[in-house]
Amino acid sequence: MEEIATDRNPVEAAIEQRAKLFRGLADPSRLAILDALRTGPLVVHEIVERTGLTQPNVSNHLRCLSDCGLVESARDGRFVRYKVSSPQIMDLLREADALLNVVAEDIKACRNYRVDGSDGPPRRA
Amino acid sequence: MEEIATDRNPVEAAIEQRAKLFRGLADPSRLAILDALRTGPLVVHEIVERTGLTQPNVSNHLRCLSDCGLVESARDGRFVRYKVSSPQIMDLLREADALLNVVAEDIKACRNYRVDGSDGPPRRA
DNA sequence: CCTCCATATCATTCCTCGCTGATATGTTAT
DNA sequence: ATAACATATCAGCGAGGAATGATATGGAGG
Repeated sequence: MEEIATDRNPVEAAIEQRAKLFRGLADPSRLAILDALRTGPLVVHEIVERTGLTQPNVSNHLRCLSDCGLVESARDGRFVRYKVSSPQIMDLLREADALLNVVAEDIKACRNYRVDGSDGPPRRA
Repeated sequence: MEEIATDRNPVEAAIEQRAKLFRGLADPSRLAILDALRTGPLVVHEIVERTGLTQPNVSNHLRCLSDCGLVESARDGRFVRYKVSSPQIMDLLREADALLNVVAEDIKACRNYRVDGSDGPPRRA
């Protein structure tokens, strides 16, 4: 049947939700933090050590991830321990890796967005 | 013992790949296009109609998606027909929706990024 | 109480990226 | 060849957001 998006509003809402989620994940620092948390909970300075990011930077991204419900925090003495809030997150990351097994070459060659220190001139979008 | 990421380079590379992939998906227009292609291949002007985006805009995003290997194009007369290149992409989107079932509330409330016409003042990151 | 350590917040700066409008390429038909 | 349609490209504008450096909060200990 013709689904010509007569009632696009709920669809648009769902799309914006997805976009927001993906944007939350579309940052090397945040992905590095999630990767560090893969093996278990960590306190902030441990995350700083493992990722090599600055402390305020980690703190900002942790707040970002926390606001999005992707990580949870708990005070432990003067430390704050963070952990991944839901196993679905790691499922999503695994699915992303599965897709990358297919499109990794193109993604690497894609010059539309720059991530960190990608070399080469960006494409004028 | 301390796993202070002595050989972080390959890990970093993988993280940047993921970031690039997620950034490719972190845009409402591109997600709308992928959503339009969910039911099957479409030519460009059909995508324009269904998404309500302008033609150059759709064309730009299609190039973007194509560069990343997420869609494939084939000439059909004077039209160009686009389709999702791999079923893993839809798998990833489904996994994202599964995660959204858990964190949708937080994502919606998250003011760190704005998507399209999100109301309210953005948080100063 | 004052200091040290761990973490969070703030303001500024810079750069990336998406949208728009005009135009170019390309294909088919008359 | 020319017209009409479909798609792609380009330059420029504008805003969002990430990193930085300094600073604020907050708990533990001497």
